[in-house]
Amino acid sequence: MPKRITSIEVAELAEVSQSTVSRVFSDDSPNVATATRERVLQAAQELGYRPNAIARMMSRRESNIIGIVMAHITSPFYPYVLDKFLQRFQAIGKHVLLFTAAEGQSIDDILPLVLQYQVDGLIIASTTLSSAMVDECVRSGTAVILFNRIIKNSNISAVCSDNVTGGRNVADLLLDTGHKRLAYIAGPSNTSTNNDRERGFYKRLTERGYQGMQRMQASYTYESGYQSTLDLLDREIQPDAIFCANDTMAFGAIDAVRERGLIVPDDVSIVGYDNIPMAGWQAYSLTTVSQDVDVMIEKTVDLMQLKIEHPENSTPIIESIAGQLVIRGSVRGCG
Amino acid sequence: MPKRITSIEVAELAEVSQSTVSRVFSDDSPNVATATRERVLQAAQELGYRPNAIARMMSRRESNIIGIVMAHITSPFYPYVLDKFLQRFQAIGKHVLLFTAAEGQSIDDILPLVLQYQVDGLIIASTTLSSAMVDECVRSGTAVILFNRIIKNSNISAVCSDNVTGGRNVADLLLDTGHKRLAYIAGPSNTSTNNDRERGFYKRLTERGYQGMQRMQASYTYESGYQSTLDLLDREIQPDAIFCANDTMAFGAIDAVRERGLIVPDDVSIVGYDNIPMAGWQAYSLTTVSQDVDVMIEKTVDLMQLKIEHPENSTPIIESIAGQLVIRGSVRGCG
DNA sequence: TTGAAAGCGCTACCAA
DNA sequence: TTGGTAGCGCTTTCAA
Repeated sequence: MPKRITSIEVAELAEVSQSTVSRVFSDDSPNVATATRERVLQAAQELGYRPNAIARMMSRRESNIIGIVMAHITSPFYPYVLDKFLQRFQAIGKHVLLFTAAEGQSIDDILPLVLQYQVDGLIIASTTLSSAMVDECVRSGTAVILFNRIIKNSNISAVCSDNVTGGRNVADLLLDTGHKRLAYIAGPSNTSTNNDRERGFYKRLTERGYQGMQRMQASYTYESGYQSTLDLLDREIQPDAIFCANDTMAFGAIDAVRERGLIVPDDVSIVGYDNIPMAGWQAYSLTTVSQDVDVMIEKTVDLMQLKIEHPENSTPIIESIAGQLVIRGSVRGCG
Repeated sequence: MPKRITSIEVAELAEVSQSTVSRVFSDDSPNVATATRERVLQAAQELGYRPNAIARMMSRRESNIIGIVMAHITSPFYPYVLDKFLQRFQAIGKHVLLFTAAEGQSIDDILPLVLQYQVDGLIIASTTLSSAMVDECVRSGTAVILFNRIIKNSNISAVCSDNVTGGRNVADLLLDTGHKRLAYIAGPSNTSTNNDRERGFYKRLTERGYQGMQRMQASYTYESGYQSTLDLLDREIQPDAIFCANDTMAFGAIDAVRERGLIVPDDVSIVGYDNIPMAGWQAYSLTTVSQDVDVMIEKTVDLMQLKIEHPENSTPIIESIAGQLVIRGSVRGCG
């Protein structure tokens, strides 16, 4: 077991005090003579010394660690989000402790663990948490930001895309291009993303006097989109346009339409949501709504830094980032 | 700034010593009377106390943290891997500090950071590291395991899929089904995954007397697969079967074939590698080689635990997990 | 510019 | 079964 080198050993070798070694490895160490510093670095190099980050956290009482709790890592949207977060945080010298909420596991169970690590901040993506837990976090003084979820009437900050407006825009697009028999394939009804998209879509349809939207309950997966679409196509009133609550379901929808020998978009138009990279692929060429993920992430990181630096400022901030329609080939009559 | 509660405060409220509080919150604490324990838990609850994981690491001199360094998080294969790792490690009470190697950033730059956290173990996925860094890790006593990469002649353990055999099997499949004009679309030539797949494929072709394999250099992305295929189709000798080094490129290949008005598999057969979930989607129905990821992850976690518990045992172990051909609809003449 | 010394919050050993 | 106490490796005053 190769004993780990400590600053004391470096100090001995360099013939300085341990404090001096510490200073040399502190981010800003103006108070060290160049010659001394050289000697210390030299000794450290020789011994293969690395400062112990744990001990540093201990005395500074700040961890430089951001906890991220993410529920659907494998869904196509989140790896990108995660990657971006990692890059941004690494760039500002923060590190990321990542937790996943496994299927059927409540986030409330894992949050206490995260909190034990004294994380400076906590990002919760794609899940909500109970209000009891919110209180816990607030009490522990941890900066918490929800990503792509909102908890209404709580004092917790959040960054999400403006899903209501996104849904409204899809309604306008489909009506403007002359579609008559609209359907909506919903994601899980306990996700605010789905609910907002649906509400915006439905509300706008109603405002414009459209009646009779069909609806299928699905679950954000390819298979559920596929199956729901088959069901819709078998109905008495066969839709001529289907808005899917996310892209993955929309791919399933497109494949289902083709399976029935129909053409997208001539027979049925399909719209997705998220604009994941695959949406641009030849085989699908999916018209969808892009969430401006880069901006969302930027805002989240900014908010986080703000919260960490000014924990006293507790008024929640909700950033709502508008999405953009991305017109490709899966809706007839546009462009 | 809500001051964080420490065990001392709990001790005071419960009128016991701080040691006792510590015992109550230690994983195994047989030496506490039930009544006392109750009183402590009661007090802790009241104050909202959580043990400080950082301080615990400090005194136990073990972090319970596993570092994972991952390069291509957004490529379709890795989110699944990551998710699995998280679940497995969370299940055994370990936590995961995640690092990404951003484009153009050497892993050698970030490894020192990881090491500072005194991680118990380190998993390096989809990148290699310089031998200097390997030495560093070994010296620091950190258990390191490479996932899906190998460093030859180093004493570093690794788990990877048996890409050579996978490539051989594809060669057999394509020859057995009567294909005559074979092509290979390669991933980056500095990845052992690509090199092994290619070597196995090429070697087996040669063994069976086939000559004249065409080859394109690509980069594991959809676009590169797409473009390479277009190029191949424009050549004098148009391939009737293309083996792509990963699934994502294979999707690009299929789309490119269709773009040219040709049929998969009647005109051109396509084979991928990885068997990511999309490969099963209707639109592609890709014949590919599945890496048995679940087994690979299981092995990695096991190896990690072994290394952590027996750091003295330094002989490297290389686990090579055989992949399976998954026959779907993108190769003609089978099934 | 440097060194001595007091913690940070916990664990673990020893004594009671 | 409990309490006292000595660290873990660092940062950070305070003095020199």
